[in-house]
Formats: sequence, structure tokens, C-alpha cells
Amino acid sequence: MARIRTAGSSVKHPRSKTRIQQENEKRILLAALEVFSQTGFHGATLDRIASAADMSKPNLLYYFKNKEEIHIALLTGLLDVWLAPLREISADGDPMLEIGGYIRRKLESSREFPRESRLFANEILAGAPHIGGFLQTELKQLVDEKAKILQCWIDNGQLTPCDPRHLLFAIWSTTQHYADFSVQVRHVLGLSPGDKSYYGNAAQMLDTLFLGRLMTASD
Amino acid sequence: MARIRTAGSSVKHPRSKTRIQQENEKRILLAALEVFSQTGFHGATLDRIASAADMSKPNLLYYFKNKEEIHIALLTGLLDVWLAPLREISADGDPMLEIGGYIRRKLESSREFPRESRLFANEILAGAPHIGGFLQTELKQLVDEKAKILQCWIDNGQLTPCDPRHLLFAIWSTTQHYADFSVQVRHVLGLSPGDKSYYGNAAQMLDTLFLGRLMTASD
DNA sequence: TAACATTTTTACCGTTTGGTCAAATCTCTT
DNA sequence: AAGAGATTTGACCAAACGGTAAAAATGTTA
Repeated sequence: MARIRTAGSSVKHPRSKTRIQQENEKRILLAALEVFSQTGFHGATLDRIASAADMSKPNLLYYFKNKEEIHIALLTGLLDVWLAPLREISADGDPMLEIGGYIRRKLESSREFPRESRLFANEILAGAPHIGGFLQTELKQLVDEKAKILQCWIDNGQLTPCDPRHLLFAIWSTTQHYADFSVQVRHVLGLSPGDKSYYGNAAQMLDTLFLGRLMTASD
Repeated sequence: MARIRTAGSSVKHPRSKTRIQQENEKRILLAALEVFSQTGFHGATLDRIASAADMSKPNLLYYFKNKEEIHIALLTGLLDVWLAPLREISADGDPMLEIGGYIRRKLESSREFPRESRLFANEILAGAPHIGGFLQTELKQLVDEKAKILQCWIDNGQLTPCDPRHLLFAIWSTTQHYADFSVQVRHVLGLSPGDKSYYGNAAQMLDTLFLGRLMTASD
């Protein structure tokens, strides 16, 4: 009688994960990221994920009990990465450097993790069925906190008056656009698949856009 | 022997469309827009579309020969709407008014047609399998044309130097964000579903962002 | 109203998909 | 080397799905 404990979650013995278990879970998540980000949740099939992970479907389901659990595992793993660049904004720093740095970090994140960005975008487009709670609590809280900092800068005359939250929206959308809509960007620019040379011009554009008139004091 | 001619596309007699035909095709496309924009292509089922159109599935397939044809019909109907605001930009006008108007039109389009915007976003996210050609030809051509106008304004000192194409990307992403990521926007702002009150602040934000330092001459 | 074309419905089909089960194999420890 | 537990596999299943065929119903027109 096999399967006394399901991989990694025995109720009686929450033993640490096996080497094989760790390796395979990573392989699965990597494969799932590839497939989910290409076709979305509904377009992805367990067969494709399994084959991308070089693994049989039942074997895959030995590590994750269903398709949704894989999806959730990917998303929750993503949230910290998504928040990280925003967390770094410091009230003590210079507004220009702080906002410029945030933009650079977000843009870099788009270039380095386009699949993660598309996975996130798909989830939001679908109405955020899995991470709605996260958006309402953790994200909202962090945004509220950082919006206060931005508001301080505005009150100090270091930043052009505007709704801080919408300023963040603008940064999110413009930076993520290069990952989520990369196909459109490439086609319009006449570039071939895989060519990411446009990121240079993107950074320049966003600097002029956000650090131009929005910054009032220094310079 | 029924079905001598498939609805609307007889080879021998390309007769004009029946009243019933016109009505039903509209009903189907409206229902499909709702379903596709909510769940994406793969997540949408013919049964759901049919039931949303208050129609049996075989009846639906009498008007569109398969699921993909419905999707394509929706997308192609969308492209002109998508291009329209950009087409209006005139070389003769004042840069500030032209760009400001374009932003307002795009934002208004997001508010009025969020489902269409999400349908488009889904298509791009999936790699633009159906409208790749459009992006490479019609869209690229129009962008090239309008980019020239923007470049003129830059050369005339009326617009801050920047890559015109990336300026357009920034406008697209920021305006469409309010339709495509509305769930996130609402959750972060603490608004309830259906509340679109944030569009006011959005317009203000985008004006300060794009019409601030980017505009150099007048003012 | 009769004849014809159009529209709708009912019943169905083959495939794909998410997921299960039990047996077989492998791995690690003693 | 042996046994216990962990992993893998092959065979399978029910439901959902995209789509079809043919007859029934409805609309249109002469």
C-alpha cells in the first residue's frame, strides 16, 4: 500500500523534503511557468506541463494534487518578487533617485522575468481569482505606505502634485508593458523574436517621462 | 435537404443577410465578447457563449463554423476601433492638444470598451496568433507615420526629445491599464466592483505625466 | 396556401482533459 | 542484503468540450 504520505505534506510526520522531491518540484514549477505564461491557465494542459518537465502526468500529480495547485504555487512564489522593487523605496532617499531606481528595478524585472510578468498579467486579466486577497491586503497596504512617502515629497515641493497611487499605476503599466506586450512592441519596431534591444530606449523614455517635469526641485 | 447554403456565405448566391441572420450574429458576438474577455480564448466554451446568447450550441454553429471564427470576427472588428484614436493625430495641430486629445480618446476608449480592451490584451499576451499580421503591417505603418509627426515636433523644439514610438507605447500602456488591470486598480484603491470613479484621477495623472515636461515650447 | 428556403432543435460522436488507482520500481537506511 | 518508504508508471475513467447530421419547425414569397 503505497502513498501513505502525500509528497511533502504528511499530517503525522511533516518530514523535510527529499532531494528528489525538491528537484522535481522545481522542474515542475519551471515547466508550468513556461506553459502557463504562454497559454494562460485554461490553455495549459497537465500533459504539456508534464512533458515540458520531462515527466509523466501521474508523476506530476504525485507532487501537486491538481492543476490549480501548481498555478497557485507559481503565483504565490511570484508575489514577493513583484513587491520587492516597491519595498525598496525609502522615505529618506532623494525622490529623483528613489523613483528612478524603482523604475529601473521594475524594468529590469520585466526584462529578466517576462514569463512571470505574463503569468501575473493573465491572472489579473482573468479577474484575479487566486490573488484577489493579496491585492486587497498586502499590496494595498504597501501601496498605502509608499503613497504616503510620495505625498510627503509632493508636500515638500520635491515632486509635482499628482495622485501618488496613480503615479505607481503609471510606473507599473509602462514597465510591465515591455514584458506583457513584447510581441506588439517587437512587431511595431520591426524586430525579430527574442530581440530585446528596445529595452535601452525604453529606459530612456521612462526617465524623460517620469523624471522630467514630475521632478520639480533639484536639477 | 437543408443547409444548401451556409449562413451568409453561399458561393453561388452571395445573397444579402437576412434580418434574423443579422440579429443573431450580433447577439452571438456580444455574448462571445463577454465570455472571451472574461476567460480568454481557451477558457471560453461554446456552451457558455451559446447560453449567454440565449441560443443552442448547434444553432450558434450555424452562424459561425467554429469557435476560432467567432474569436477572429471579434478581433478584426476591434482593430479599427483600436486604431481610430491614433489616426486622428494631425501634424497640423498643436502638439499639446494633439497628444492630450489622443490620451483622452484612449482613456475614454478604455472606460467605454473595457471588454474589448481585455480581449485585445489577451490576444497579445498569447503571442498575437491571430493579429500578428495586423501588428506588422497596418499598425506598424500607422505608427511609423505618426512617429514621423512626433519627430517633427521634437525637431521643432515643441516636444522633449525622446523615441516617438516608445512615447506611444507609454500612452498605450498607461491608458489600457485602467481597463485591463481594473481589478488591481480597484483593489488597491479600495473600491467596489463596477466603481469607475478612478478615471477622473487617471486623466489628471496622465496629463501631468505626459503634458508636463514633455511639452517644452508653449505654456 | 403551397412551395421553398431558412432557422432551430434533438440526438449524437470522437477527442481531449483533469484526475485516479494499484502495481511496479527505485532509494535509502539499517 | 533486506526491508520500509519514496517514486514512477501504465492502464484507466468520467466529464467536458468542440463539432456534426438530420429532421423538425419556422419564416418567406409567389
